[in-house]
Amino acid sequence: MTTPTLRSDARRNRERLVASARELFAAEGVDVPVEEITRHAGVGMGTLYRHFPTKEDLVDAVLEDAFAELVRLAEEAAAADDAWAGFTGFLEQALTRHAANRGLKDVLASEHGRQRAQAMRERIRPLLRRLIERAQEQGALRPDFTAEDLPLVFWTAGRVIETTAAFAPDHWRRYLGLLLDGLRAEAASPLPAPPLTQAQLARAARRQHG
Amino acid sequence: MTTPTLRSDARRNRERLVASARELFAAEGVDVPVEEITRHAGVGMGTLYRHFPTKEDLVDAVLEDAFAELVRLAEEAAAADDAWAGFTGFLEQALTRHAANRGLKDVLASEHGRQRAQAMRERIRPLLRRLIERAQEQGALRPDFTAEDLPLVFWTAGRVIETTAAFAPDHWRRYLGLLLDGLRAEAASPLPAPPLTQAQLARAARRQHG
DNA sequence: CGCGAAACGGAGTGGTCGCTCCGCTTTCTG
DNA sequence: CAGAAAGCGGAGCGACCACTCCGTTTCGCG
Repeated sequence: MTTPTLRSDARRNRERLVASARELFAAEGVDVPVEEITRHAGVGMGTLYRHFPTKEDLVDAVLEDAFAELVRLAEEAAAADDAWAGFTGFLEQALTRHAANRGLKDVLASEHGRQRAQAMRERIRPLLRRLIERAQEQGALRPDFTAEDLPLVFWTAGRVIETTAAFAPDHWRRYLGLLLDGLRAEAASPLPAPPLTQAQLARAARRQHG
Repeated sequence: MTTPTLRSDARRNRERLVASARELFAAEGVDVPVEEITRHAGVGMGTLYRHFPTKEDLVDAVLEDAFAELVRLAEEAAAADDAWAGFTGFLEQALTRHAANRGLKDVLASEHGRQRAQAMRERIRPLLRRLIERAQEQGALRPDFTAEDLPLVFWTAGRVIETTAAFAPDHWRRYLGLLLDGLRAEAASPLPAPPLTQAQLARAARRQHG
């Protein structure tokens, strides 16, 4: 983390790039062409690529705050006395962010991220694992649900958001409602297949998109 | 439906194209480059485009049988005495086809299809609508579920299939199990958002992918 | 068999994208 | 205030895609 004292114009341009990218990624997703980002920032392509070796590095940098907020949400959820409320509240809050930020959804749904995205996942994982266990001990969450099933919720809700957010911005809440009714302990009937292993999850990560 | 008596080589090449496309679409999805299809069929690009004005027309022609099979499945489901069994059985059977045929999943999830895909949808729709009503009258399916919620099931299950089919070909069944447990009448708690209108569904159709 | 029409094939077009290269400009130091 | 170093910009590259165009080949009728 050396900060090699950027020249003033360099620092200004870097900030403009991050600001433009943040805006465009949130509104249109991470697939906006880099050329559009540089045009919006009023700089050239060369400037972008001197600051960020690849587009993915830019994505990772831009979404740093959003990742931090998700970590904070997970910490709050983990602290809830009512573990079911913490669990459902986390899903609602996290998905609200997904719906408001297409770029965040793209990165989380596809696990495309770089270091920062991975770091966030690793901070969140144990918090949610504990939360799931507690919700099961409290008799609220079905006992056959595992932490490895959680990505399923985000992948599928992400699809609903992609499909409906443009004209029914809250529709994913209906989907989440249906799904959560299936996650309650009282609703559980035997499942026909085991959860994914962690190795399989890692493969799934690589499989999304590119 | 005029059949203008194709020359023998033309007919043979057309069949080869359809056979190659069927194989490649099923295995790799509709995004296989057309050049790969023509190479596999042993013909030139020109030959493909004389028979099918666009790639989408080829897709539509290739999947005709798969569409017909889905219609048949819906008819069988609609005839079931136990409407819940018919409903869940249809979902299982239809998703089994999705999992076995990436191209079918691509077209159905994204409503990309041409005439034949649309025709299939219009034949299936009233059958499933009746089935849903009957399952609700029999007290099995939650009463706030509507026919307009069904695409949600296919969109989301499609995502699970995309993500996991390569290494856990049955994992979508676990997802479907969780979701179905939320669709039973006993599991229902109030939903926070109304179903999509048909106009919104039409917009969602256009929104997927391209 | 011969000839016109039908069909063929594949290089080429135009579009998109992430990314690079290098001649030019700006900043900052002594 | 001058010169070196740091930074800049954007045309161009290469990869990929669906699709077209036209000189060549094949078919099948008379």
